[in-house]
Amino acid sequence: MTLRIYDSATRTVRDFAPLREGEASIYLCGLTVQSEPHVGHIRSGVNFDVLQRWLRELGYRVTFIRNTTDIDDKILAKAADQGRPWYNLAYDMAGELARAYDLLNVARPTYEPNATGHIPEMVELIELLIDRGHAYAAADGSGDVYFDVRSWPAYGELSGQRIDDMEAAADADPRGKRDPRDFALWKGWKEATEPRTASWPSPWGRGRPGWHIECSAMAGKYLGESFDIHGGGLDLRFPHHENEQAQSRAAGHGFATYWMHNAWITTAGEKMSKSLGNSLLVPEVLKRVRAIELRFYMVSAHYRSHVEFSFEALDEAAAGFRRIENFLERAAEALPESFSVGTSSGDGFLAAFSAAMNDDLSTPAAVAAIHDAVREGNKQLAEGQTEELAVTYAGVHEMLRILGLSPADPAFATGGADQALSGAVDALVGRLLEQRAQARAAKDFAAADAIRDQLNAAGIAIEDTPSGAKWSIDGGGR
RNA sequence: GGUGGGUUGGCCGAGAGGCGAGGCAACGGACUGCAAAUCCGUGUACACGGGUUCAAAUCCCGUACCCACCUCCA
Repeated sequence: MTLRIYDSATRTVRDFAPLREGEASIYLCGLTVQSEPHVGHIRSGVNFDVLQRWLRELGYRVTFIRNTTDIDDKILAKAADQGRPWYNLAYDMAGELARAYDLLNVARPTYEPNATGHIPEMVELIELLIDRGHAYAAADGSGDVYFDVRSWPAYGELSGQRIDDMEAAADADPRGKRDPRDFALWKGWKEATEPRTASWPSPWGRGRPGWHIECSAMAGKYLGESFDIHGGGLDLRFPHHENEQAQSRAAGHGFATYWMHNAWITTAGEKMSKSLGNSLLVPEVLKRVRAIELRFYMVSAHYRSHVEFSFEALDEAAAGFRRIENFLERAAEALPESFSVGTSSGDGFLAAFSAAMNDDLSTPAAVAAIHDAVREGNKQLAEGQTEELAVTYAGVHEMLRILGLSPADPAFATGGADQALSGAVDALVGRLLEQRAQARAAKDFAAADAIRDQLNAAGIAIEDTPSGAKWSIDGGGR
């Protein structure tokens, strides 16, 4: 069975056929590091992390490049407002982003290039475009260089638009443009308003790169003139990706074979956006649920579906995930110690899981396969079918691992402080449970239930199992 | 004006011509001293109006509402 992915350039589902046998190259547009990342930003990271993991699982050698845009108008404006250097703001926000990715178990890409680290590559590409007659230096002496949209007949092919149908941007400054749709490859330094540190030497004078050129230059550098998959958020389709493709192809490159775009997480029906003030920052959300639960929530929806964010839905997802975790814990206790994970070949659930993943990363169906396996495993657990349980347990483990949702993953490990705390609580709760056990043995159920109620009130759930009472922090109360 | 997407049961969320994905919640049953956890069972949902078809949530036409993009937002 081959992987099929939805290619948003052709708007069809296509078999994935890499340019180089056994290899897969991916370029993902990362973020402009101008402020703290919200859950929408992270969704993109998680979605493409799942893609990357699945490709590796299929045996591809994956080269995954995710860039960081660390210079642009907004960064300059915000840094100026905050009275600090733009590079300090970008650096700080890049750090916040990296932390958020780490918390959500988004694997590090092969490389994460910064725009400002690739000025020479961009200048080179711009010169090539000028040579080939697809770009020009503005005649107004601004030092700007523009891409000549009219010189590239295929312009608009990615987003399915025709130049003449496009709404002329009302607020666009025509500056030295030949056509209002021409976009900046290079922006001349505005000495009066912009810091010198945000400018670099070029054949057209000091300046800084336009937004789109960085991706063309960096994708070319790290993945070659042609590569397999280019990804990003839906809003990047136009203009960003359209322009990237126009530039790269006008320069004679093949560029991306497949385009993948993830949909939004919305709040109150609207796109999450910093300017709307409806952003949910990752640390805020993580006060409510654990990182692994947030990742599960994101993976439970298909990457091309809009997700209407709500804490209610998030809590539900977390409850669903706890059921899976609960199974893993109980199964691990029931299985012999000699048992080791990795004997799950032939498991029917894995086949369903794989089929789902191959179908344009249909993670909702993949998650359903996990739930099915958990139900089966719980049954095996109840009936003491240890051998079957071992296979199911390994299968569930495997599926979670592939989705980056393994509770055993170091990214989700609780810190030393948590463990110490948990040890302390265990000692205290253990004494109460002992008293309860004595009361139950003496058939003093009123006293036993009083202890349980007391613990429940403190947010600790009690479960009686054949091997004695167990306690856990009751997440439902959060 | 142009382009694309959406509207599914109490809630979340898949599916894309024919056996009711899955989860959460609820209710009933088993288990339990009672619970919890777990298992079993219970739902006849696809915005609206037409049409095609033996068969439509799925295809076609129309309507309504929502969302996104149209030059620097994942």
